[in-house]
Amino acid sequence: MFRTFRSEVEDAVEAALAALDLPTDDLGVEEPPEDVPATLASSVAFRLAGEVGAPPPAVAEDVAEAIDLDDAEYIASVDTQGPYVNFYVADAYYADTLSAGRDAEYGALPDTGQSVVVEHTSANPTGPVHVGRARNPIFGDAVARLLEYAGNDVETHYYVNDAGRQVAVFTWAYETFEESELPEPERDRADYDLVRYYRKGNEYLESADDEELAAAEEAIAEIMQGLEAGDEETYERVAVVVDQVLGGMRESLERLPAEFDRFVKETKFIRNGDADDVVRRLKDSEHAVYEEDAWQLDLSAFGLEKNLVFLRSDDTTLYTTRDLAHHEWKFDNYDEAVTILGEDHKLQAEQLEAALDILGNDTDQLRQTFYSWVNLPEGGMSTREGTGVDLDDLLDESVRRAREEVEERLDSRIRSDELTDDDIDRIARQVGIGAVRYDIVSKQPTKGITFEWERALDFEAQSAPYVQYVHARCCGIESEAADAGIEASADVSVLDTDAERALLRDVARFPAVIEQAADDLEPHVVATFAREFAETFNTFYRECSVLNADDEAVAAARLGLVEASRHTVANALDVLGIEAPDSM
RNA sequence: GGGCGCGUAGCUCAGUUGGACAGAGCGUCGGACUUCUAAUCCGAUGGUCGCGGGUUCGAAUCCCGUCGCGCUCGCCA
Repeated sequence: MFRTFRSEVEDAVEAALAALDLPTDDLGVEEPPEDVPATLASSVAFRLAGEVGAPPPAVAEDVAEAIDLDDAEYIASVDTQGPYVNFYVADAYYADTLSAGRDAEYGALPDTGQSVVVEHTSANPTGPVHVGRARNPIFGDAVARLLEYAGNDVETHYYVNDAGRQVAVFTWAYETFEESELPEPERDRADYDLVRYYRKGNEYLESADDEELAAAEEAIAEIMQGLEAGDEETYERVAVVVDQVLGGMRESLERLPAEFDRFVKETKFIRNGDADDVVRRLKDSEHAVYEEDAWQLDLSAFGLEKNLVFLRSDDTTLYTTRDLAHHEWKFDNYDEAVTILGEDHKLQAEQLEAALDILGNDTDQLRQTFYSWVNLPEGGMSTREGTGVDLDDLLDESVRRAREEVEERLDSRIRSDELTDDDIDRIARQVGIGAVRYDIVSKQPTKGITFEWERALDFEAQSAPYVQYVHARCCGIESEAADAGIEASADVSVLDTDAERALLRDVARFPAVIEQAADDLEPHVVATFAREFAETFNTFYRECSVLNADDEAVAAARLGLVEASRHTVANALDVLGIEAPDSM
């Protein structure tokens, strides 16, 4: 409703300005502060004061006078407050909000007909997912869900880096070292098992003498050349390692849950010749230079100082070369390609975009968005060095602490329903994992995060459980109301308290929040909305009882509002990938 | 050193297409459970929006400079 109201306001202001022969390039439509009763306002009078030759409040008066509300369905009235023109919503706005909110899909926008591939995580298959990387699947999964809610046909991809040097090192190490030389694995799972070889191999390369090092490097180079040459046996050797480790990593990611429609292997673009094709076409481009025995792109025309090497002197391709072929494949198969990357990939991403342009692609199809690393107070996390907190450990600890909370609260629980052991398991999991996700997804991705246990697992603060609790409360009310034989209505005329109106206004905003968050690829906007919505609901909850309402009509309408609230909060959580518990 | 990002209350963060007194949570202090679940609510406390200039009727938001932190500048990914 808010979106319709906003466009009505924009149309009305534009028409009024046109009628007054004033410029309409900036309508100044904005949301007023909370203590102003209007839903939208225009500050256009400030800018026109000079042109009109009158003080802003007088201009605001003129604009307000000129506004024609005959065609507006949702604008009830217009007035001015100093230099501002304020717009108030009509009853139809509330009525239509309440009806729309009763749809379980509320918040989802109409189909755009656009197909979008969201690539996220794509962590190198070298070992268990650690918390430093975990921002990617949590942020990326939320972006994918958000774009789906915004009406797109979304597919999620994990691009598997199975052709780089690190995989060659890993394969060599796996085939070279004996299990007896390794420490016990931290968990009984393939990624924890195999990462020991990877770490051992890297240690060896750092400490070996010249002769040993040369032999090892030769073995590693042979694997890389084998991949480049399309040698089947080499692919199989590498796949033994990659598929096992990736299988383990997927189990961690599925706990979040972050699931993928496709795992696309980098080697695919070597094997099918696309990477070679990219090399050929780049060599022909006017930006290609051959320096120091390697083929490079001079990207100074794109404002990038560093050359991009796309073919090594030994004729093997580099990650970015293969990624170019990968992106052309995405462009061919999807309308838009969104990629979630760590900030350390920013330069490479700019080079990729420039090179895609050189290859003749429409780079408007590409949107790359970045997040800052999650660090520990003592520094960064590294799979190779084995430093950091594993995602599995974080989730286990969070669920454990959530369970303690649930059990502590059992005694003081007023509600008459008995929680079974299964309920306790479910709540601990929903709350524990939800808290971790919310902690990460609620912050602007560009801001750095220092991981601290206490803060990540604080269930009281602005957190998932606070929002989840609202959903549980809605479910509780609806279940009691059903027992009492109350049937929900959409009769908004009996909902006239401040708390009820405020809640309706927040319900009305939800689709606009989805739209804005999707446009900007910023799921944290939805997280902020969810928290504010929960606040508004809790005030309503305290002041407006459904079961003890003064009369049946009020009870029925409030029940309708509770239902709309439940859909709003459930879908806001769904965008964030957080479960909505029926009871807590 | 060059490029990019970040710097808002004691702490963790919203707010940045320039607009109505800069907002939350945590913390601290004080209130509210015979009332649909108190993982809740209400009140109080708390800010030179890193710092200095500039543009503007108006700047946390834009521009310049400066300081601090992060990332980056490989024939790695």
